[in-house]
Amino acid sequence: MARQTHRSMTKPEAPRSGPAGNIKVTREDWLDLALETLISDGVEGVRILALGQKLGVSRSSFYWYFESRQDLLDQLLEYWRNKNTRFIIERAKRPAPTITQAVLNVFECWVDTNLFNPRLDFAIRTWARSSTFVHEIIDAADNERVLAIGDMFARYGYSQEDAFVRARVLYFMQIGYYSLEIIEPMSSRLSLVPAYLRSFTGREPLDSEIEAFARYVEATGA
Amino acid sequence: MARQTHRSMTKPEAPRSGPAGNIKVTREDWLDLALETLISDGVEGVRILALGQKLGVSRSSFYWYFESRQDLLDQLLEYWRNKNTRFIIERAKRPAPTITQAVLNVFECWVDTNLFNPRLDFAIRTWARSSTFVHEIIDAADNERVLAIGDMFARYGYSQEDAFVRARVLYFMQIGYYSLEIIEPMSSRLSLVPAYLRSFTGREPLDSEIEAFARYVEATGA
DNA sequence: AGGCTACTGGACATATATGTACATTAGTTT
DNA sequence: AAACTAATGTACATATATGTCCAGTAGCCT
Repeated sequence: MARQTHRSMTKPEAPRSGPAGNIKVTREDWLDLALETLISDGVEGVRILALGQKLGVSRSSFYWYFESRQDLLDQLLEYWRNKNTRFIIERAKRPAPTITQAVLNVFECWVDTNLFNPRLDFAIRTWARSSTFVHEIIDAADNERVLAIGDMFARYGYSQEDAFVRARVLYFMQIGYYSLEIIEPMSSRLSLVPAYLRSFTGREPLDSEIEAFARYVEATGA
Repeated sequence: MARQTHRSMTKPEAPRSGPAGNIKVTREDWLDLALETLISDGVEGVRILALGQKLGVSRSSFYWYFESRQDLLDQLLEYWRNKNTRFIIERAKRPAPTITQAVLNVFECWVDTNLFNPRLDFAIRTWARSSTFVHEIIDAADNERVLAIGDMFARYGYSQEDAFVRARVLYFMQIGYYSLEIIEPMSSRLSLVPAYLRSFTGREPLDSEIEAFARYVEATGA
């Protein structure tokens, strides 16, 4: 069925401007709410009826913009794919004078939800348990991330095996941290950073590195 | 409603013996299948109709043994509570001559599903996202586990802060590892053990310790 | 002004879920 | 053999889900 239309180029902020009339919600409204719901309730919570009620429109609107629920879910997966891995790789590749500084570069992803959205990641991960396709997708992303971090360690003189294991420990530990949904003020998290660095690298971080990281957190807003 | 009966003491292996007649499935059959389903599909998959169909009985049977779906879910949570934390604490408290050996004692939980069932843990963790009650329960368990492991590190001369952080790293890393559902033969996992120990403790493990651990894995199967 | 069209609402069909009411079955007991 | 009763099946009421069909509506365009 070729009923699915591609989003027309409406001006970003125009409330209801566009070629056609009688528009209440846009395709993006559906997508945004679906993403929110995926994050807060999991895939199982992404239900057309519930979304429609929240948007204040009937389900017909949905079936105008999307072919089916599966179509919507595909789009959500694609969104995650294009977003949640990129910055980790980028930060892991960034040159740094010390391994502790290099790890801190990756840490930026863990404290800045613009770079990495842990709740979205968890939602996809849970979803993956019921879909081998999704599982393969996220598996590939996990491998990319770990390999990038492993290369990073290897650049600072760790053996191949130690670099790989330390990458796993750093990355898996963070995934685990998020999966516990710990409620912890940023100040507490920050105070533990030197101990984390010691544990992850086996080296002592410089005070200046810690201070710079604290400034980064401050700047991006906790 | 006091319709809920407690399981009568039938002989463990007797196929269908007991006081009453016309029995097709027992309360335990419902519970076992519900647990399996919780583990493989998550709470959302624990549906009375589906369970009944799998057991080959109508839902009336369920409502004889349980008050409601919530009643069943409460029992599942209670099962987890009485099972999945105990051995971690016990292993973390076990005396050992070195910190590497002490960590290996905890590792036993990660390679022996009789001691710790990671898929059950993950299912409960996912469930916790939609229930503040469940979240509080698992939060308490996580704290218990981390504190026990932290005490373990502290016994080998790590500072309070380092001990706590290393406990977190060890425990969160493992939770993260399980949440990725990595498929890896035990031989590969075993070969990385020394590197994990170096990373977790900052010390070099003894060959004899590694060998003893390998023997443990061999003995328990997998 | 009137048509075009992009979108929406409401009715319908179907599937699956929980929970209740009550008759029925098959062993146990008397 | 008859009564008893724990466990089960069937039927009903209700809620929520997906997806289809088609009539209606509101703004743009000629």
